[in-house]
Amino acid sequence: MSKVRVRFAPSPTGSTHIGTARTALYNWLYARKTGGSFVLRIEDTDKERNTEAALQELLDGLRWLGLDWDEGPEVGGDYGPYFQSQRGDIYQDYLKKLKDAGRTYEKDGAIFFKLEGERFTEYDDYHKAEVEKVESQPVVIEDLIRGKVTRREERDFVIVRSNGDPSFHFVNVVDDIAMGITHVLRGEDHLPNTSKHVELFNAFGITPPIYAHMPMILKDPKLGKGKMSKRDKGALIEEYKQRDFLPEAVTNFVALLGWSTKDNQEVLSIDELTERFEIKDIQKGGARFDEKKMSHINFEHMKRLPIEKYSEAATSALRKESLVDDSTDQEYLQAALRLCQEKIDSFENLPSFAAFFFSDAFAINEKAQKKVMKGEAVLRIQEITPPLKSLEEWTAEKIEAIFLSLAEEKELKPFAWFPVVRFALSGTNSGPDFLPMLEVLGKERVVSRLNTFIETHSA
RNA sequence: GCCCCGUUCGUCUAGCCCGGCCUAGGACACAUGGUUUUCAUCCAUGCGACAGGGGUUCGAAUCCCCUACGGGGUGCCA
Repeated sequence: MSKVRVRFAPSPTGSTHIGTARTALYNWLYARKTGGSFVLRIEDTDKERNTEAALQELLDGLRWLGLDWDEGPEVGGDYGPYFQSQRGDIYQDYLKKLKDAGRTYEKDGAIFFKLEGERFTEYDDYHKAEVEKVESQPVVIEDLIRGKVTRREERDFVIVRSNGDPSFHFVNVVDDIAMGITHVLRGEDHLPNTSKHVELFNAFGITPPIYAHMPMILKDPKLGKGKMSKRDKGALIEEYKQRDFLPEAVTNFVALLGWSTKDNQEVLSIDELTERFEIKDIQKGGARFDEKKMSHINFEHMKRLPIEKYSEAATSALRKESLVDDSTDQEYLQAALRLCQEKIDSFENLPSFAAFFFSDAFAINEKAQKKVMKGEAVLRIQEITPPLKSLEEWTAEKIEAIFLSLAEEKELKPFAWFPVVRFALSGTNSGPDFLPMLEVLGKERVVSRLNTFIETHSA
């Protein structure tokens, strides 16, 4: 069997959408799994809608996701150029082949591909006019996901527009031939196009590649009907990047939209994905995007990160809010983050969750304040501050002992102090595990914040 | 209108190809309880689906047909 060559052929007309990313991912996974080549080809034949910025965003997005290409822009390859806008000569050559074979004709300044078969005219309800149709032979597509699909093309179609630009169907097929593409893995929206493409392959006398049409990603039903569009919340991969989602979580989640392993495992690294990926295991029905599940997968990946990696990603989120900088003590930073890692489910929420570790000017949660400040709150802090202040060995265990003995002395539960102290130290009633949090904050910070609390609340 | 594709818990899905092991499994979400030392974590339990109708068969989520619903296409967009 010849070497697998797959391609991802986006047209850079705007932001990169999650469905586009999935197409890229599946192609990439298949190439990596089979030891084949992943080709990136830019379909920029629509000059008005293509921008340099969109192209850059696309390339950045792929790299961020970890999808490197073996051939394509910025890396080159033996089948270039990889921009359709630069492949004019190739298209001319192939056009000539069709002309010579008598499979083209000109009409209204455009060049049409001529189907084979009896011709007749018929009223078409969609076009609301009499149109010419062809009694052509049906085309059978052996789709890896859907099995046999039979479809008949019944109208000639444009391959070169009247402005001289070759059309999508034509360049797509020509490039797949010229680039030696063996497998075409694309969205179901291309399924009806495939009969056109197969007609073209046949006209060139070339065996078509193996097709696999994957299901569409549909909108969250709450957001409406139909396939997910760029304007839908959560649709853009750029958004995940900005929100400090982990790229491996995004690829993991996106891979699960329409595909699954057979072993009930969901949280998978990109290597594990590669190992398990099978085209035949792709689902036929459309998948709906669910941001809650996306967040969950992200959290699972966050928890699995080694602390050095976690702290790298966390630091980037913390820096945005100016909570840490180069002068932040690394040991302290990591100790604090270790406590956050098991609790907080997204990097975008990390700054507000962890701010009190890095600044005395943390926000006061009013709801927590109301809840905590009932009763003898200030007295509780006054009671606990002196013994903490004189504690020599500042460890979670010793701190606990202080609370326990004070509780015994006052005949109260330790719970009488915990929430108030937490509030005095962090401005809220939830956060990392309590005792470890005190240990990490350190005696100096703890005592000073407790004192501040007493001062401001005992008027 | 016509053509193509699809339809298992609210959502992602396993099972379907090779009918019985399915009183349909897992995950997210949700609900309740626990973690009597906090908590957005963690643990436990619960809720919850084979679109409908006909066949075939001893037996169907699994095979066949019809209907309904959903999606895509029907462009000198890609």
